[in-house]
Amino acid sequence: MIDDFGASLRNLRLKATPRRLAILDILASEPVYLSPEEVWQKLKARFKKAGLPSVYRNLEILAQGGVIIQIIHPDRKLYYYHCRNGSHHHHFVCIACRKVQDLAFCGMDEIEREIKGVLKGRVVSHVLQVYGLCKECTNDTGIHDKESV
Amino acid sequence: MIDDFGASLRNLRLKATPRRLAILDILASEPVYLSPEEVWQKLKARFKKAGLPSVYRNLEILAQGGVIIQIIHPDRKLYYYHCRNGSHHHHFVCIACRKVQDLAFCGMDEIEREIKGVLKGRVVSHVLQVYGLCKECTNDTGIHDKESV
DNA sequence: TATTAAATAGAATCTGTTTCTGTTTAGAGG
DNA sequence: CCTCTAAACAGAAACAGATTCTATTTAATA
Repeated sequence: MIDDFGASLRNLRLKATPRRLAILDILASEPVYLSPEEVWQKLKARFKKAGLPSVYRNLEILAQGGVIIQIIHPDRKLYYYHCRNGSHHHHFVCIACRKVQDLAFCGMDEIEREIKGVLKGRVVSHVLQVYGLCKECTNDTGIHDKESV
Repeated sequence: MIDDFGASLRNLRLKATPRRLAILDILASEPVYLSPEEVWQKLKARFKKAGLPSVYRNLEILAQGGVIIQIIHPDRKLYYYHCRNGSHHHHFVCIACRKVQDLAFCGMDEIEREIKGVLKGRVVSHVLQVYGLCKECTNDTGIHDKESV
């Protein structure tokens, strides 16, 4: 299945500018999360002129539209990931290679039941993210430059 | 049960300085999360001289020692909360009044099983946090100055 | 008490992110 | 195809939360 970025942008009433399409392509080309700065570096390899503020703006707009998603990272910086799976789910983030994988389990039903029943509160949103080593990095000898998480 | 901040600091081989004790007291006095800036404001009410860098340093040290915990917030700023419950658990954060409440359910067993079994990966850490309205704020007419989360 | 490593204040700095201004451009409508 | 306009853009500047640096003070040990 080949992603038609133009179509998804049209659905969101967003102009399909070359830079915007490139940003989407950059994020979709690998299942890893990237920082705005990193996206910018890759974008500048394709366009002589490319502004970092445009990258930030596009990432925000695209995330708002649901085409990409923000990764919650303990370092509190922005990271984005191109997610094909539209339904609600969470991610398993490899702290070695940055690969992001979808999780099937969520567990919010139980938590929502607890909050409603015990705390008498109302759930608005939640974040759940799991960090660890993916299959490849687990089998690795560990000569990676692992990030601390 | 009265917290003996001095004792917990001694356990961590940390000096029980007046400012450090005050920071702990400020955080423990209410079950809400505070930003470093807010802690600083409250600290300055007790000490004529108090540096913001000291607040940051203390919050980091205390969080490292487990005396307080960092709250994961969508705005990606630092927030801290004095948590009495030492065992592993997660939090229900009220987006209206900032109150933090402990959750019993975690759900990581299922997720760990999925990651081990399906993805063949290894879990290192995880974040789970739930945002919503606490009992009091749910019953409210909504005249609060709610934060957007 | 004397000592010393830890903690501190305050200034300066850093870095990721955002705002601002004027210019360019994608895409709708003629 | 052209024309037009709001959206998108580049680049500079600004911003804010967080951190580093240096000299000074202080808690806690001996």
